[in-house]
Amino acid sequence: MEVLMGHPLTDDLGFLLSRASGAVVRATNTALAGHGLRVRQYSVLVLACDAAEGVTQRELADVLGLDPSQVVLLVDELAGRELVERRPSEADRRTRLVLATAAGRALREAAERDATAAVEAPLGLLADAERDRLRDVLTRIWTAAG
Amino acid sequence: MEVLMGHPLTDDLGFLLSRASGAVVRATNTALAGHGLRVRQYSVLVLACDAAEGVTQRELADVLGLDPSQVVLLVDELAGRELVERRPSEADRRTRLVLATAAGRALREAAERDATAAVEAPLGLLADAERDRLRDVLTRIWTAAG
DNA sequence: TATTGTTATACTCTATAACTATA
DNA sequence: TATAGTTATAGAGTATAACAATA
Repeated sequence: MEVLMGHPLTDDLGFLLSRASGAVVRATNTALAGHGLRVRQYSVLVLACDAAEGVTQRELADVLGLDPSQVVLLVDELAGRELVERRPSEADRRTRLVLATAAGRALREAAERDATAAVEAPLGLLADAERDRLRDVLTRIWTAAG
Repeated sequence: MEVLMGHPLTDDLGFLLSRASGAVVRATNTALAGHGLRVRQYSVLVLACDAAEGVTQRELADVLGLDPSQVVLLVDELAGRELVERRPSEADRRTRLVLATAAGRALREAAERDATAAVEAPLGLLADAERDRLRDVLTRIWTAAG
């Protein structure tokens, strides 16, 4: 492996980003597996839980950076397990609000604890200030790409 | 979308990491498409080009964070287009060294220019010092996850 | 005309297991 | 026994296009 140290590729931010992201997602998925969730389903569940009035699927797609057609499937899956439900919006009959059920909220709490703990393996040695900076930089990358 | 601003999920480093990574990979893939490459094939090509003595597939798997079985397919693809070739190692007859051909080197140069330019959209507003810090942090995340 | 949600489809990526040939 | 490479397969993620209902 000696020949590959300090290589241009291993200095490439895109490469480093996807490799680090993959590692963290893998760790999170492992932690969520016991709850029958994966990161994408979990993300939808969390957003539904925290939106008192419900979230539209369009909003979910925008925040998560997914195509609306993918959101349909994720919500289908969660709804099938009765972790969320779709409720027609009164203001706009095209939209359907996604809301968490009591079971969904309970599962989210348990899953969140495990997910948070698991991510400490790859992220544990980052100081609070570094986390804040990383958060800021990643958000700016996302915004600039939008 | 108002209800989702400053939300716990959008502060989660794992979530931010995968969203930012996705954006950069998407931009890179778009830039590489004209060369008939995607990031993974491109990464293998770059590493093969820069290893004068060739790289083993095991080394590629370790650096890229991929399973060896995935590397086989990536190298097959590049070899099929005669961008790299497999040469048996004299030291260890189990290993096969991957080396870039002249065509592979030429394609890498052209592809690298486009990929670098494309990534400036999402990463352009990061100052040099920020890039260095980000590089460092992402490398540490990968190392800690290893 | 534009937007929300939906269905369908094809392709890429990821994860595993099992096998071979060499060490 | 362990390692490098290979084959095969299934599941998850991504990317598009087209459509109905509603705005």
